[in-house]
Amino acid sequence: MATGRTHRPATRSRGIPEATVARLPLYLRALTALSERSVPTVSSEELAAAAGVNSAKLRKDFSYLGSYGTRGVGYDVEYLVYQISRELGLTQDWPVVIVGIGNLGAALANYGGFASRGFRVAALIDADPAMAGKPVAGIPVQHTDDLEKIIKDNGVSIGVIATPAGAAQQVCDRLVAAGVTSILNFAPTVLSVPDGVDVRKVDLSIELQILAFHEQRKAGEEAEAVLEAEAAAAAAKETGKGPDGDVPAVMPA
Amino acid sequence: MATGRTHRPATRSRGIPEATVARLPLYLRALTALSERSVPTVSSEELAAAAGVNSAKLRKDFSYLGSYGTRGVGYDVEYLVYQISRELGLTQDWPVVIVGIGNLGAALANYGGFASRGFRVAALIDADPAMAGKPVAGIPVQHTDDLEKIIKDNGVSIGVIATPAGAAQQVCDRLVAAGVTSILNFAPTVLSVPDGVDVRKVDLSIELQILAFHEQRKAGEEAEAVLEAEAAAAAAKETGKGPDGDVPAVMPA
DNA sequence: TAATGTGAAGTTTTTCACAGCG
DNA sequence: CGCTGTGAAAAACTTCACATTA
Repeated sequence: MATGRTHRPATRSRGIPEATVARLPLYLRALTALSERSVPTVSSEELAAAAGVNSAKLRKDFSYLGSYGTRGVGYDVEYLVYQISRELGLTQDWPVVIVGIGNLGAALANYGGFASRGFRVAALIDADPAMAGKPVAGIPVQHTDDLEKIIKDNGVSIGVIATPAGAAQQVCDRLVAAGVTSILNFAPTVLSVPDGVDVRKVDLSIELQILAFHEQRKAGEEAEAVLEAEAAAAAAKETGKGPDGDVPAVMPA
Repeated sequence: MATGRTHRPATRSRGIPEATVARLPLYLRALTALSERSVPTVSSEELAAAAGVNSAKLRKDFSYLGSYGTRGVGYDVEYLVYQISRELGLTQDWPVVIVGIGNLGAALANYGGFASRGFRVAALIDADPAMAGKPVAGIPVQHTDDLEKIIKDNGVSIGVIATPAGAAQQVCDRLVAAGVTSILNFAPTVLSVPDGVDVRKVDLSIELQILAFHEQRKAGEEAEAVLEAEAAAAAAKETGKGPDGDVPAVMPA
């Protein structure tokens, strides 16, 4: 889902598959919950259930990080929390700026999940002069004019764009020019960035559209199921044989 | 990224790959923009660029929908908009409810991208009695007590959960019991749902963590690059041969 | 003995490359 | 000729199943 063509193409690095990286935060969340309940160890089966994946996948994922488990026992919760945090780079502090303090930007500024994971909202930036100085989530909003200075003064390398679509590319360009190399984009636009800059996007409307697709298909299947049931009933009448576990098998030509 | 174990396992339906479905909204957005600029046709190359994918992938994706292009010319914008909309089920009206009208819920209620895509915010629901009756985005907030009735009266099949993590599963259960079969979850929890219910999740903190992983790796690579450059320089001094296109090849043991 | 770690098999997704068609 | 549509190859990802080991 990340856009920017990224990282060295083939050279071996520690090569953790992207799909695995995307699941590490999930495992981390589940592990953190266990840690808070002072659970000392957990099996792949249990942890997988808590994270909503299957256990083979989880074990394979962990195998890319190293051998952190104990056969016959499971994984040490605290140790795993540390290892995954380190792998994700969460043992360091990441100052982020949020640009565009509308409804969504404000929601993000107030979102607790950031602070708890090593992310610190270093600044809020908006183009509306009327917003300047107003505190949101306890942080005063600053004006876009100072964007470059803010980035540099705070050593920000991660930027969050929550502006309207029309402003997103321009904001993105300025962020990148000022030194930001990772961008989380909430604006419904494709951002173009130079090589070496990562973009991830979150598009609320896209998620709903994907749900709608499946929803529609469910409706279609229901209708189909009725037809199949009717066909099966008819067949049963015909042959005197009731329906059983087998699929009705409507073979297409 | 969808969680719920979904749909018939193997039976052939119209079998559009999930990865393709996830990109259709992207294409649709790009096409809509072209349509607004009254562009009549577009090539796979152009459209792919606008959507941020490569053209082979786009053509393959479209091939699952049918043959909607014209060789030597490209795709008719309006026609494709219609076909994709239909495929995604956006030609019908989808009433959605948003549960949890905090910062994020309010942002979602105000988000313009919904209405423009066939999604209609049918109701806003919150557990705080003080919120009841207050209008958000012009829609009065209703109390959780009436959730079931609201779902049924409005024929809602898609629910958005924007509550705190602690309340999410309970809200989810009630939504499902009331007949909702697709859920977009913003709460940082794994929801468990019965078969036949789709869940997609959006986790802001997870996206940032993935960015942090790559950001960290960039920092590592920079250091590595410096070392490699130094090594190359040293080698050049040694042999009198300048560095060329080949990889420095630091073979591990 | 219970549960990890992992080759190997299976599946899905992406990319290639070009035949075919307007 | 230019661009689509698509088999076939390649790559990425998931699942299986079991040898291995604390």
